Amino acid sequence: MEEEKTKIESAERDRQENALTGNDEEVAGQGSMTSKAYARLRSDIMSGVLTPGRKLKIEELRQIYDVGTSPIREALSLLTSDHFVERIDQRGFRVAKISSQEFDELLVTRCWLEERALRESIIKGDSSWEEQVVLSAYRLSRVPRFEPGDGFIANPEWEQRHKHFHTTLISACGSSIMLKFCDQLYDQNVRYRQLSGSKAYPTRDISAEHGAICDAALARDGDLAAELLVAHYSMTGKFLQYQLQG
Amino acid sequence: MEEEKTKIESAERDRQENALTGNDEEVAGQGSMTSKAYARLRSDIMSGVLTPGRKLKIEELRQIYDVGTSPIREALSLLTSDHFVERIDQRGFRVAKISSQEFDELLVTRCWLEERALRESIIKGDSSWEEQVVLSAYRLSRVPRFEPGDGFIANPEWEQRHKHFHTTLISACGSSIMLKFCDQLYDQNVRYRQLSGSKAYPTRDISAEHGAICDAALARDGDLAAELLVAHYSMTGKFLQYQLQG
DNA sequence: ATTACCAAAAATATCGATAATTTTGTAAAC
DNA sequence: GTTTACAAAATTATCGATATTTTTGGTAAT
Repeated sequence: MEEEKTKIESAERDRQENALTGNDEEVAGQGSMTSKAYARLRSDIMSGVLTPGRKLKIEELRQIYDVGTSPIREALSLLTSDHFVERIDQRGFRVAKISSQEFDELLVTRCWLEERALRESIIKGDSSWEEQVVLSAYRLSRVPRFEPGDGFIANPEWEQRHKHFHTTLISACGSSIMLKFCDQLYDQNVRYRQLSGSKAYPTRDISAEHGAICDAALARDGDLAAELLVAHYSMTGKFLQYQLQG
Repeated sequence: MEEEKTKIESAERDRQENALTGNDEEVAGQGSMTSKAYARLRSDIMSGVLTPGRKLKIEELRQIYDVGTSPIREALSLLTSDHFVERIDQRGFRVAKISSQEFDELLVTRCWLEERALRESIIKGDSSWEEQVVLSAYRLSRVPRFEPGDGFIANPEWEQRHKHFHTTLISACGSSIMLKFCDQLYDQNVRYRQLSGSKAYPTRDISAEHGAICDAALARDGDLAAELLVAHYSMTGKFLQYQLQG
């Protein structure tokens, strides 16, 4: 009796620990069908597997992702609000289109929001925030941007740490609403980056830029940090814009 | 032939004008069951009919709004992204809770975003923008804030024109993403205003404040306009915060 | 009294079928 | 050759039923 209980509790503990360390897709897989469909669709749209403008037929998705219509439709509804999917009443869903103009807007809005959030974070951040900034910057610096080899295959670990670094910088701004907006914009930007499909990357030293932003933030120099951050985003943006049009 | 074409264009123009002036509920009511359920649920949450934290049982809603489970669930999914509804996997939906802390965040985030958007709008706005600002300010000034009588019953016409005025001010900022964020925050704020259920309103002259903001914007004085706008929001916010806590 | 357990009830999530709508393809009319 | 009309096919939106999960309430053990 006791042994049985202990076994169950142990299994439950394992499950929860896995949930904490496992990546989003896996966690979602254990949850509802809707979460599963949402995570997979989102990932496939961000990575470009589902191309912009593509019709998302319910029946087709039902078969690919092996779930019923309800979870698919609910997941698509959620993705609509994330701006990854467009819905037209009575005419179904399609993958959100991309455009050079929208990318412009995305870039400029990101700069507006992140500049403000960073300035506030620098004012309000405590020593714990400082430590998290240092740590996330260090962790980012420890992995290469691309997978070993001559191709420019994105390193998933880098992607994750890069997002974590930028999130940490602004995490002390004092508004979770602001952080949610920035998160949305970040993911939208990742999608554009994936879709630009650039093989040749500019030769500038992204690592050094991250280091400089980190230093300015720790030195509590809001003006400098904001300037460096905006320049960082703008440069990458300009480059992607070029890839997108050319 | 030519006359036919003109008639069609004219009808299309009428239709679009109706869409602009008609309220959301009516427009949505003509669409799908999902849109209908979405609009009605949204309205009932914003107005406070569905109180914060309340469990949203599918079967119950199905009967109240007279639609099937799918449209209800889809509408709730959409409202989740609007932050009007909270979802817990396998445990259904509930009306988003409110808190004094969240209201603080809402207020400060609104100020950050609208200040930036207004400054950009003042820089980029053309003469058409100026005219729209003048017009929306005038229209707002022509209706009383409360229904005639001694109670403080909100005037729906005022609500609509007030939102239109504030939207117009920032409409030339150059980012529809930014405008979408501000719209979301505005509606969240309206919900808090409704829920505070204040009967006594402060005696300050809101009309004069709107006039001053309008003048500063037209004079292209970004610093002054931003200062007035933030003060305008902060004062109303402080007051509501007091109502909410006391 | 408090906790642990289990069965009944309630509620959620999901599915498969049907109704309503849009799209497509074809043939007749101009 | 283009447009119009209309039926067939495809697709979306919606419903009602079922499977799964959580909650509830009562009972026994500590």
